[in-house]
Amino acid sequence: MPQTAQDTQTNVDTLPLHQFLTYRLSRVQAKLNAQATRILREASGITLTQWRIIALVGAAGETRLSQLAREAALDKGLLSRNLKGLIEDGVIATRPDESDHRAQVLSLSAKGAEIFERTLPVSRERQRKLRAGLTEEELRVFRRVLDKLEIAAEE
Amino acid sequence: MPQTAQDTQTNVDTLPLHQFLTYRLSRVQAKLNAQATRILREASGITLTQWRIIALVGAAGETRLSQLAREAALDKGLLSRNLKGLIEDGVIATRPDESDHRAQVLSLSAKGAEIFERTLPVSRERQRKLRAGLTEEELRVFRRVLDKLEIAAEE
DNA sequence: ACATTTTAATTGACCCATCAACCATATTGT
DNA sequence: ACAATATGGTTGATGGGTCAATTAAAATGT
Repeated sequence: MPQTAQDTQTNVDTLPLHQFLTYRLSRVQAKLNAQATRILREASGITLTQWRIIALVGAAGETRLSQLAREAALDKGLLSRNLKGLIEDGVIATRPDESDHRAQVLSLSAKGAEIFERTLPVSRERQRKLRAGLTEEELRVFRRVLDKLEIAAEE
Repeated sequence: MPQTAQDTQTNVDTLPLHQFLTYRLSRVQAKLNAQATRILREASGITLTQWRIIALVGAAGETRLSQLAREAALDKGLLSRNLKGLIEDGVIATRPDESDHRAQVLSLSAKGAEIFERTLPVSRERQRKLRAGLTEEELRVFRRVLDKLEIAAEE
């Protein structure tokens, strides 16, 4: 693929066009993830995935793996592995589900609740800062676009 | 953490609030990634990362690993490993950089160019579909919000 | 000129995430 | 009641992605 100035110009026109929505989104997301990971490690020594699970369990009170998977669109395997660690660490408590012997009922232990209470304000504060620069209108449009993209991504 | 109806309501108010920007973004992004991966596999049998690299090299004509890493904010290690495979498969050609003996000059081979030419329209068509549901205004705001979030993520 | 500091690239370690295969228990249809 | 099917959960394989350490070659300062 020899490149003349003209060829290069053509590609410069077309490629970022190709990348703009998708690639741009993935970069921003990577940075947001890195930031969240850093904040959570400093605040509570947990990973982002762990925090999501703790937050979901904390919000649900009592729940089950399969329910989390459905509600939050998280992979079963990912949940299973992470829950195993959280249960070993005494962050999440389990009891058998008497109506379904395949399942376990999940809830926060005292330790888990403590982490939840400590981390939630940190997490909220971060969200607040992320939004601080956005107008209501921008937030509305942003959400609408995300909805549309999500639908378009499913085809 | 026992849950009364009241507690649950409080959490429902606060938690999705916590998750909304970040978590919502990561779900949409996961779906877009899955879609891109599927389309690329069907069209050309390549992965998303491979396509990004091929597209970047195709656009640049001749480039180097470090340049790609800088321009596209991709990890050096990720690039190195992926390039190794692409070079072995004869998709990307290399020649020594005579002005810097640490570096290699990268370009698309004939095979790589063929993949590039075949895949670019598929990729563009996808982008077109993703945007089809968006107005100019929505796109503009969406980009602006991404910019703002990216800046906020760096603090 | 030579020691110091940057930079290009590779590699290893590690965690996240997805997918498919699998086992155990529940549910459903007949 | 029992066979077929669906669901809850675990595990293995694989690839994506980040980070730090390392090696080699340039660039820089004195």
